Amino acid sequence: MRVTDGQTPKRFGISTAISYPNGAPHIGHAYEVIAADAIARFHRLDGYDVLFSTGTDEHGLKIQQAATRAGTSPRAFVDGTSARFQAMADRMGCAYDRFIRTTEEPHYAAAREIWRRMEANGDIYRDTYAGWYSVRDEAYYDEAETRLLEDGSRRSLATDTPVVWMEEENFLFRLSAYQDRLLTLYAEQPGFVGPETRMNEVASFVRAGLKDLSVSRTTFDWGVPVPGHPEHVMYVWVDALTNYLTVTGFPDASDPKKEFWPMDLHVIGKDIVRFHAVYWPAFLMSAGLPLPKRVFGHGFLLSKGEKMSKSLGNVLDPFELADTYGVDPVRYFVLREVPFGGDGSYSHEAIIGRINADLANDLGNLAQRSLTMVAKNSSACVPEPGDLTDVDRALLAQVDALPERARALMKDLALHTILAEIWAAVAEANRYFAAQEPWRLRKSDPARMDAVLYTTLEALRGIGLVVQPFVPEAAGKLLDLLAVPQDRRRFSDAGEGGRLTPGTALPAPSPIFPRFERPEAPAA
RNA sequence: CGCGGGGUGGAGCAGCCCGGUAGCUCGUCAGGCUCAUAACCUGAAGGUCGCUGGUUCAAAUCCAGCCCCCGCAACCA
Repeated sequence: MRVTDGQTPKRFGISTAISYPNGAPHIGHAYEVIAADAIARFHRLDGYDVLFSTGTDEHGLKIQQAATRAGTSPRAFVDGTSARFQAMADRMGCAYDRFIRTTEEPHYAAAREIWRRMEANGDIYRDTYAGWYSVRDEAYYDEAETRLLEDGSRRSLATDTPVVWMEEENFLFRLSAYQDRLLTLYAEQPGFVGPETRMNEVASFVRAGLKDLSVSRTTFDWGVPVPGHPEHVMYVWVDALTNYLTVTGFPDASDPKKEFWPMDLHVIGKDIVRFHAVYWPAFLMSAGLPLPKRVFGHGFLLSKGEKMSKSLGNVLDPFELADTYGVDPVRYFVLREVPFGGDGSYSHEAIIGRINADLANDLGNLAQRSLTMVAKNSSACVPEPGDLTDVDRALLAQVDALPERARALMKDLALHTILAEIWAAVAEANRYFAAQEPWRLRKSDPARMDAVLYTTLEALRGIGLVVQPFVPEAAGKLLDLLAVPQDRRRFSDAGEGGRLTPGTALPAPSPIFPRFERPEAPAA
């Protein structure tokens, strides 16, 4: 968190990893961009100037091969597949500021520049690299990592792909020189990698010793050419990681977005933590650039406890999920059901349970029952609160405290806990409503009924404000129903400062979260 | 001996660091209410806290050993 001096706005830079568009986007890609979007929206509502980037990593042999199979050029191929990823982010309601493609010219410029800086620092040298190379994996293996077949050929033990002995003149990065500096980084900034378990893995990997890294390839040409050596293209991770600099305008010192470097957070999958927590800081140190504040590896979404894979046929299409359940319910489900940082399980039954119990029954119905009473009994206007009782004030106190509570939890990226806290307030509001029995007060004490309804509407306003990052569309609808003006929807409007004005006309209530009735699961 | 995480009522989790009546959400059962999206509120049932042994007045919690699951090491978000 940056301290403001009244002049400089608070800034927050956040990215997802960029996706490799050699196939169709699946629910995992959607999960990551949804989570990052919720974090980005949260900071915008909390008064930060936000840069939120996502995009596609479009180079490499696999794309080249996929393009060839499709009978087209790599460029034309990625133009098509990258658009699908962007459409997916849009479909998921994600308000990114920049969709970066590594095939853009500005990115080439950034990649060339970081290369030059690493080279100028003496960290890139030429050497002959020899080993068992798997074309399919784009990786070298030690002999111990391969096995000899009866026909004399070899395969990688890890991936069971054919390997051939290859001697290649390559550029290497002096990663070994950064071992101590990386360990110092981890020790001094324990929050650099999250969650903690990932930090342990990374630190233990680095402690075991780092070897220099081959950072160029001559075996294919679909990539960023190495400056001065066009027969080499840059290793995928030098190219891909640099996207985070590209989106901040690097190396253009006059770009206003440069203020967003270093970024505050890279949201990535747990499978690529090493590249972001070891290689990336090493590259940046070498290039003399500041490091991102935090790298967070989220878990995977499992399908009924099983890993999703094409061979199992249980891969979920995010477009279908959105069509079936709605965007906000899908967003709510993945953020609430899965502890952020851990793995989670998806199933049709589980998402329906969440939609109906939390969204429709608890929050949706609370809005419906209270707004309907207001429409029928308070001339469709925000009622007069009159004198609030201790019970009323207790409910409002819990709701008013939500932004602050959420802010504290957001520091640990505990998205699921934030939602649990919000829904604890929803449950409290339902208990309050049932205990106060405004439907009885209608006859016995109309003024008290108005106070109860006002308090309930205020609770809904507070909940609506803080739930915006997670279910933006439905939250917007709820705030519309409460006639909260567009410019009074930031977290700073929570509590006393932004109370509803009695007498304000309210629109006719309509359900925010309909129940999900159809029992059939969408086709996988 | 590679490193790390985990095994708690039907399901998913918290509690474990700082021992002392085992908690939450969902589900199940019963009751209440009737403003509301057959929703909401209240109550109940259900657990030898992976196994074995140790320390202690007392162990889910500390220690030792063992069993099982998962992650990283190996570019699927």
